Amino acid sequence: MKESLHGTVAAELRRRIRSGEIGVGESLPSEAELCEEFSASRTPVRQALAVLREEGLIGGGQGRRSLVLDAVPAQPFESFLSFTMRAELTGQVPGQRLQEIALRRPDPAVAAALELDADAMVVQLLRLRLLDGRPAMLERMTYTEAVGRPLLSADLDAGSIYAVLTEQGTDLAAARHTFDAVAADATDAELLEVGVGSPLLRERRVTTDSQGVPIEWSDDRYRPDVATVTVTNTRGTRTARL
Amino acid sequence: MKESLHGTVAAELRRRIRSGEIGVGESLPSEAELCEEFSASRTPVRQALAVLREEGLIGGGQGRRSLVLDAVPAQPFESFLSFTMRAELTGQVPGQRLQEIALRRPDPAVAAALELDADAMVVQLLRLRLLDGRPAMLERMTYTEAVGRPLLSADLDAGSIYAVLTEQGTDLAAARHTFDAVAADATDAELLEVGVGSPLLRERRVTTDSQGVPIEWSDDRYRPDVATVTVTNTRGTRTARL
DNA sequence: GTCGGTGACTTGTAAGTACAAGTCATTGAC
DNA sequence: GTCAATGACTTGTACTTACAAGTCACCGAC
Repeated sequence: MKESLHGTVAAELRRRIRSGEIGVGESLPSEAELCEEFSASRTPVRQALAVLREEGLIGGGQGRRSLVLDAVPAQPFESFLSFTMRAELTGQVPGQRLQEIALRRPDPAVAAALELDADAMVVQLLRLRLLDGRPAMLERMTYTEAVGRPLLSADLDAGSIYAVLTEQGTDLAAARHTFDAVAADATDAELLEVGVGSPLLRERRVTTDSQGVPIEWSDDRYRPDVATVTVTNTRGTRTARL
Repeated sequence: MKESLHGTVAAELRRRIRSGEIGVGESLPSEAELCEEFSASRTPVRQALAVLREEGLIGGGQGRRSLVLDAVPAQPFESFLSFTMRAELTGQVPGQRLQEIALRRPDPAVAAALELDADAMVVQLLRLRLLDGRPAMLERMTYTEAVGRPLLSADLDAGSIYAVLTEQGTDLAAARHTFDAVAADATDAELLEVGVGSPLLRERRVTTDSQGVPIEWSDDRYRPDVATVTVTNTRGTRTARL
């Protein structure tokens, strides 16, 4: 699956950083040492370092060895459409387990977020997301009935929900994310394997189509030691570090 | 200012895309053509393309020419609002109370984030932010000594830190925000008036100048029942590769 | 001891070469 | 006419060499 040399180098360094083998504040081996260790030339080594730098794991500059800045890989915000893509970017193995899918009447808060009548039906999913086999995030998604119906008959443990939706022509154009922190409730605690009351990062999201009509409402809860959310905003222009 | 070859190539291509000279959906010249045009080898040309790809301007894949996906880079700086602006938007009265300002040696993780030596001095502030008189957020900010010194003599309960910094010519060009959740420690609990261990939304931020040199490091903790962070992203259909 | 310079080490940039792998239009067989 | 194979073109990956530029520790002059 991951055959490229720079991919393996990046994955291995990511593993060392995540495992604490190389701690925050410490410096990486020099490029020359990495070349020797992986029997590679500087090109793939530098490609790997460029990827880690883009992920915010390492920093540094000319003449200095690269420093470890953070141990938890950041999730680039632009790829909010796909948890799977984010995982592959950071070299982790994504997994998912659908806990529940239901057609029901939503509670009033959700109905309001989707701009629906109180008696409208919605499709709701409860899905656990895994990284390297460990629970990382719990999704509670709600779709309007028209949009969500096809999901009831799809094989959701295998494919992505977004693939099903885009396949049938649903366009997801804009999203509004709200972040806060909550204490894990009983369901969260059991599925994410944390204690009841332990802090979770919550992302609530309303996704709309290009006309601004709400399509999806989601309540995602992240284990903060496994996944974080990162937003980068830039006013200037970046320079390449390859 | 911009001396590197790949920087020149990237800037020129960015200009053509932004000006519409190469429209969205059209394809860029091949790498070979760009090499000839700029009298460069493939290395800097590919570095330039990698930067544009990272900015979301272009996409494509092996065997195909790069396609223009978008005319403007993602995430304008303005989409992130300051605490004060957010407060005014929601009609609440913002307040602040400086708890502490100090010149000290940072702990290693912070030093690494600011790319400083372990024995460098920094200016650290601990500031409580209020909404309608109630504790809402606790900021722990760290500045490099050169940048932060003027803060020691400024009246920080009245004016904004940002104002002091821009006044003295510090340019803040880009920021990287990472969100997760933490349990309140003793200090958090006392100042934010919550129980120890209750969940808080944490935003860690590194702000850099236009050269990419880190200026500010911040650890902000929000009471989730009083303040949340919202991000809107309106990116079109970007189903392309990374 | 302090200061400043030297030199080894490290990363940044860029040239060139080679081959692998994917795309696409043309071509030729059926 | 349709379909599959071919081959030109293009990007992906990787190795090599070379030099520029920044960092840092050591060492000698003072």
